[in-house]
Amino acid sequence: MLQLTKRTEYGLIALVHMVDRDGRFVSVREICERYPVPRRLVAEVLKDLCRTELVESQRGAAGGYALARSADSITLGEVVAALEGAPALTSCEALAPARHGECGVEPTCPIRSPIHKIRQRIWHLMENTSLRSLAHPESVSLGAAPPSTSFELELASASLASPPLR
Amino acid sequence: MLQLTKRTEYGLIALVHMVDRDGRFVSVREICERYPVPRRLVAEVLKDLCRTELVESQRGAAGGYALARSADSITLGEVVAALEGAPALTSCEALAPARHGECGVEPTCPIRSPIHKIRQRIWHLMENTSLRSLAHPESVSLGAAPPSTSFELELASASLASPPLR
DNA sequence: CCCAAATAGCACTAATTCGGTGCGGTTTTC
DNA sequence: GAAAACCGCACCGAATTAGTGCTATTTGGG
Repeated sequence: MLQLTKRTEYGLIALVHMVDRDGRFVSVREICERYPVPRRLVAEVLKDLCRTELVESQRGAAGGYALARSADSITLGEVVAALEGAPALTSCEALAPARHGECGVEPTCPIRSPIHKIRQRIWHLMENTSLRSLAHPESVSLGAAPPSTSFELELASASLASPPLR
Repeated sequence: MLQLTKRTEYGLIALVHMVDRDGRFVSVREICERYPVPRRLVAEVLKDLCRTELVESQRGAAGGYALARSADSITLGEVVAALEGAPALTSCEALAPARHGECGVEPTCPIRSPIHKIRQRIWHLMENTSLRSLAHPESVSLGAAPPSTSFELELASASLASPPLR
């Protein structure tokens, strides 16, 4: 349904919370005392993030989780991929690698290639969104251009790619 | 799961097929003879697209469906909105208008605003993708800049918005 | 004039996914 | 050695999605 799952939502809440705890280990209990989120589910999500090595864990009484890398280098794309798999915008895309490279609608499937482009653009967007920018949007350095130009650039490129005339 | 539904996939197949049938009415049978898609489901989807006035229908023996507007003015965003509702990237967003404007995780919810931005960017992308560009990507006029610069512009803007340092 | 072909509408079932939990085990600190 | 925390896996109920049944209505052609 083109919507992020609760798992991803809880994962992002936890991760963003960790951004401000640089290095220190944060327990699931601490997160759940701060936000009204189901404890067990958040724990399950953090375990997944640990398996994909986005966070590190420390067991024992004073244990918890901490970011495995800097908040600048962790991307939204990585989090989503870890918690709900790489986004395949259609089943077409999802089945392609699993099968023989065909999707059943091939060879006459007229939307495979275009949808693929959309998928890649969304993916690019998420890969270029850092965890830090989610936690503190205003604190992110913006490289060569001032913030105000960013949005216009984005719109410009989108229009260039496929301008609706309406 | 950040994935378009089958309904949307079938809808796009049908719509793209209609792009090449400018004005003429296309029956569900014709679409299903061309692509291996479930007839009844495609019919159901086209009925929805007719209700949202993206296509026009003609009943009777020589009836079928045709685009209600030009392929340039119909956007991917409209199709998705018609077939699976406006995309809310988190339940947070989805519940906000339904409830009291709060999402339960408020007021300490740390991801509401950032996720909102992501949602809007994806939405922008889809609103700026025309049906014609899906059907014939190469035939779309690209405005002021040559095609080759489009992709770089897109990447540049994404990086500007939130550059991961990895 | 009547039949075939097509859309219109609505309800319904089966399968998949998602949100959430149970339970026992291991590690660490105090 | 007890409490607190993570580890792993399986399981259930609810919601969403994919797909179908059935009947009515409209239109064109023999």
